[in-house]
Amino acid sequence: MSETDGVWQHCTNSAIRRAARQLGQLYDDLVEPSGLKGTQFSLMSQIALAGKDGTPLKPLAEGLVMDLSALGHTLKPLTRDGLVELIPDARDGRVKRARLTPLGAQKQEEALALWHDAQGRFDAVFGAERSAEMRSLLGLISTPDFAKAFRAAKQKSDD
Amino acid sequence: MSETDGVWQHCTNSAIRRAARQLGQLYDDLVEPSGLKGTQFSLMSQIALAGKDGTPLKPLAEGLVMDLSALGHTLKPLTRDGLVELIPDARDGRVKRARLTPLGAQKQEEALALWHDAQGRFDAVFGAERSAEMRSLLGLISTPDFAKAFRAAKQKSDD
DNA sequence: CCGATATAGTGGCATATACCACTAAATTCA
DNA sequence: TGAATTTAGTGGTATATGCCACTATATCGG
Repeated sequence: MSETDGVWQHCTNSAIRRAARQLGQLYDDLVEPSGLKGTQFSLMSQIALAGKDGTPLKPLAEGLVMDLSALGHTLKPLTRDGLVELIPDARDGRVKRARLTPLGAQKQEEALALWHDAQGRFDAVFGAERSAEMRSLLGLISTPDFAKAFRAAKQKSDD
Repeated sequence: MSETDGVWQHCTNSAIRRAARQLGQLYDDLVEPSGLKGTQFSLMSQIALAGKDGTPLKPLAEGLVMDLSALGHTLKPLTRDGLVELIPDARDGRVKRARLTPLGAQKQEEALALWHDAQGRFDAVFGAERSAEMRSLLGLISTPDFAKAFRAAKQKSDD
């Protein structure tokens, strides 16, 4: 077996994690001057979409395909640094809404320019067409329907 | 903006992380009866490829596109549980070689059957063709050449 | 051979992310 | 209405993963 063989050639799960590490590295390096990690920038950008009313954590976590408690933990450094704030919901006492602080909004915009560079490079190297196709496929994998189908599936037994 | 909008539709980095979380969940659920996480199984499988001489950590980390220290940390629970052992290299006093213990090899084989189910389901739901294509693209993203090209690239400036 | 440099790993610290147990608040239903 | 159940978040613990500083060993230049 050649030195370049690896389990990632057969396992989609390890392949995707490996690529995520690489891409995380590449994006982080470019976004770093803003002081944000790529993950933090993504999270803040998603929160920014909710505007000044913010968004409850539960649907935010669902959209991100992330465990609710994991989201809570990830939010910690951001609230600590005053970039995100959690405000109580007026209707439902259980709910907290995440929104960017003015400082957070400013940071996010700053990082946005850096991110744009990264995404531009990715498209340039990978091909904008394939890039969009890739995101589409990754989006498909991330749907609840895909998870449902996966869990319901039986392994192939025909051959 | 619709509730289903997200940054992952525009950002390949967040899209890949999101999909990795989903897939990690799905694979983990199936591999869990072996007592291994998907990441641990992947790592052990890669180590298994090296046979009884084991493999030095540095090239292992490089193959996995992982930081050397991160690999060291990830190995901790596995060595603690007696699944992997680090043996000194005969030629180079700095080098340690990772290899599976007999127990580790047994666990890995046990998990292999479970993993096979998971991979089979993925192929069934996603399509074996697209699955292979996806792994190929993910593999491309994970190459040193891709990283080099990315870092060397300039953002598009045409518009 | 010796000192300068490069290489492999380790350990500390920080973030990312999951599971579980627990609290509080809302909803259901008898 | 009041008890049972469901739902949203929190905090603890564990693994995953990166950066930095440090140690030990190897290699290189003179």
